[in-house]
Amino acid sequence: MENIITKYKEKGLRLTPQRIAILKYLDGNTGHPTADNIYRDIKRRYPTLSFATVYNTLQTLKEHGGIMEITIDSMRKHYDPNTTPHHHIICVDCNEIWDVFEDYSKVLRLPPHLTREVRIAGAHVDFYGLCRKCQKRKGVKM
Amino acid sequence: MENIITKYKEKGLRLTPQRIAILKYLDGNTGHPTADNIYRDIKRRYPTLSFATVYNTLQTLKEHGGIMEITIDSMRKHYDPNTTPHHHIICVDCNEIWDVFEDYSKVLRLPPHLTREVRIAGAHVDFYGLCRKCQKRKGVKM
DNA sequence: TCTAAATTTAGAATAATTATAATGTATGGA
DNA sequence: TCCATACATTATAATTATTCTAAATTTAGA
Repeated sequence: MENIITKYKEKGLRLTPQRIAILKYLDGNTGHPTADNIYRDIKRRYPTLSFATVYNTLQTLKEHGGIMEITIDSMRKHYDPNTTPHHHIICVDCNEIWDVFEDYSKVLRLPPHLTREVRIAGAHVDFYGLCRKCQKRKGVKM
Repeated sequence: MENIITKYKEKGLRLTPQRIAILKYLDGNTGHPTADNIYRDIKRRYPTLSFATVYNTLQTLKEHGGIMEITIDSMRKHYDPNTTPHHHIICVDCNEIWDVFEDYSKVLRLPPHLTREVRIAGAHVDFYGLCRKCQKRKGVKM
């Protein structure tokens, strides 16, 4: 968090109250919020906050390595302030997302013809399944 | 392809010219088309085709295991008629998608606390990087 | 051929996100 | 401390992908 603010200043980005509020909201947030989640929460304290600011800030944060954009949910983007490489699990029913801090980098090998085609920068694994709550709610035998 | 049509009939689904055209478009298609790709192509022969029909058909196909929905591209959904489990590479610049037919199921292990939280149904690996064309276009040293 | 139920269609509606242009403000230097 | 200005924020409109609706059409089986 502190280092994100420091980074912000270093890059000549301005620290506005809205940005600070968004940074604080994201700091240590493991809930994988959407732009809408962030907007709604901060709007309470900054009633003039607009979506454009939320999206702008997320964009800048993304560009400066402050957050990860998660595409596991096809409905909307989620954001993760934890930028150490990790993976995710999504519940196909309620769309809740969990973090997976396992290092698969050694085992995710690609055949040569593909590494020739694309210079691979990284990989992330999307696990999907039904969470406990949804199993219960749907009456799945456990 | 043939078996999809057979499946369709078995499930009491009707074979309309539009559906057949969409099935044929998808059959063996390794280009990971979007709904828009499909719509534009088939519209030429069926000028009254509507997006609703494309989305409806994709939905039914998905439900009956005829296609996979790919979420690797945060901009739009892509569809893959190859439903054998496999993975993808996306070029972060041009968004072209390649198939990865490697079996990682044995190596993608999860810690126990997560398998208790979610009953895992599967996993999908998204590789990302810069493809050869885009490296060249952007003047990346190779 | 007839009919019921499924499907298609045009068009409107929704939701997420981005663009625009005017207004406001953080920040470094006088 | 004050100012200028470049950067940010805002309201609003626009865009894009997708879904919904209700009416018209078509399929497939009797």
